[in-house]
Amino acid sequence: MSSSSSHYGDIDTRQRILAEAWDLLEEKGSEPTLAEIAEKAGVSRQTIYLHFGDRSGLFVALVDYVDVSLGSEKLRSYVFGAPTGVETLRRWIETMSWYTGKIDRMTQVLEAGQYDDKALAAGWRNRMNRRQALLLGVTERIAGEGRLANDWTPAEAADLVYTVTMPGPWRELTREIGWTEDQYKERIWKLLELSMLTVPLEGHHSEIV
Amino acid sequence: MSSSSSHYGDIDTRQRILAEAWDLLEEKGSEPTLAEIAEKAGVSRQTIYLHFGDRSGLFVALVDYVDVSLGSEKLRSYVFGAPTGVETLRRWIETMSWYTGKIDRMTQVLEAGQYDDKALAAGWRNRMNRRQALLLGVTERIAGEGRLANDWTPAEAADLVYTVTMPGPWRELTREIGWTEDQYKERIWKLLELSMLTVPLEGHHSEIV
DNA sequence: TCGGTGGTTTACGCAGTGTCAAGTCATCAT
DNA sequence: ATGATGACTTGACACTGCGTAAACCACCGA
Repeated sequence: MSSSSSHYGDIDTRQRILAEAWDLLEEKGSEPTLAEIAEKAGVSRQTIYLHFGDRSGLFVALVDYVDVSLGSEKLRSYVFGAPTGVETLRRWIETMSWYTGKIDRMTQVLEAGQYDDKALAAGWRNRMNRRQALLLGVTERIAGEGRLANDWTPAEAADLVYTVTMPGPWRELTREIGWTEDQYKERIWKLLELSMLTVPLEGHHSEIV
Repeated sequence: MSSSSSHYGDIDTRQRILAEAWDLLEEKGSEPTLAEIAEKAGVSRQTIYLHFGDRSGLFVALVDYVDVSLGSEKLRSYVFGAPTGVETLRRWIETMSWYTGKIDRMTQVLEAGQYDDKALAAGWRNRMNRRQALLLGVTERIAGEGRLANDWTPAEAADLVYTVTMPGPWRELTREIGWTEDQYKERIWKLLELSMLTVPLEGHHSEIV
């Protein structure tokens, strides 16, 4: 494919388009057009169609690109390498707070487009479904460790954690209401802790403190 | 083109446009164009510009129109006429669950448009700010009645209630994840109750249900 | 030398918003 | 009756942005 010395770009054109699209999305207040992206990437508008089919295709590809370039794999192993389910949950919130902030602009575009764009909706949904499945694993683990309040099934708990830590609420609380990221982490954690977790039992079968 | 008595519409044209826009929004899966709305209202496209200035103007007006026609005043007095702050909160969740469902389609359009439409964003934000202020009153009342867990300030609690009962989470939980409206009401209530409320103390003046 | 790969340019079609100018037609005051 | 006004219409046009098509070009490997 690309490697080093093709006549034009030194790096892969596809990558460059993605990188510039991402850049533009972060910098601009509004949704960039294909023409803008093309120009910034030093490429014709048609080249984008060549690589991604259409507008949705570009943005769907962008999601994966960004995940990779932000090192989501590493984050993932940090979160799921936690010693306990409860700690996993805490790290989840901590990590999501940071990550959601990083990709918030892009998220907004993706969310906005879903309404009339089938392909975009499918791509986004797919991503969110994986996230949900991951969380179910976490709450099941918490339940297995006897730390899930018996007001909740693991599935219910996972759904709520998932929903509360979604981009929408994050954006509202930090961007609009003005919470700092630290406050967000702390308070969301508190919300979930107070409502879903039991106090850890010290010895064997001690009563509630 | 239309009826009989007055030269053109029998009911106020502006109202008719709003009514049909609302109808179309509910029926259609995607965002209706001005041409569609105009046609359905039996009016030329230009008339819309005459009444609302532009597209955003129409949708901003639509929000108020819908509030009125769904009787939001009555709902409001039901919610805020509750005997206690805690009961107010319960009714808030109950009512929002119903109301959010009614206007969900419209909400989606409004939310999607915010990204690149200043006027639309301002209109929506204004609405949500009022809601937030209302909720602060509720949590302050709850605090005044000694029922707010001392993990939270009234402001923090209000922010969280507001965020959790927003259209986004509602849509995700009911439309995507598949909770029924009853489950939504019940579980969101439980989430907030467990994390924010203290058990009522019998000793003092008991004003419980 | 040839063909494929990965781009390029130029051009067009289409939908939808927003604007403008001119025209129709009831109603109301004079 | 006249003429002004307000509400709405028709028709045309500019502009943006997406998507498609066709022809061309430089480089590389066989």
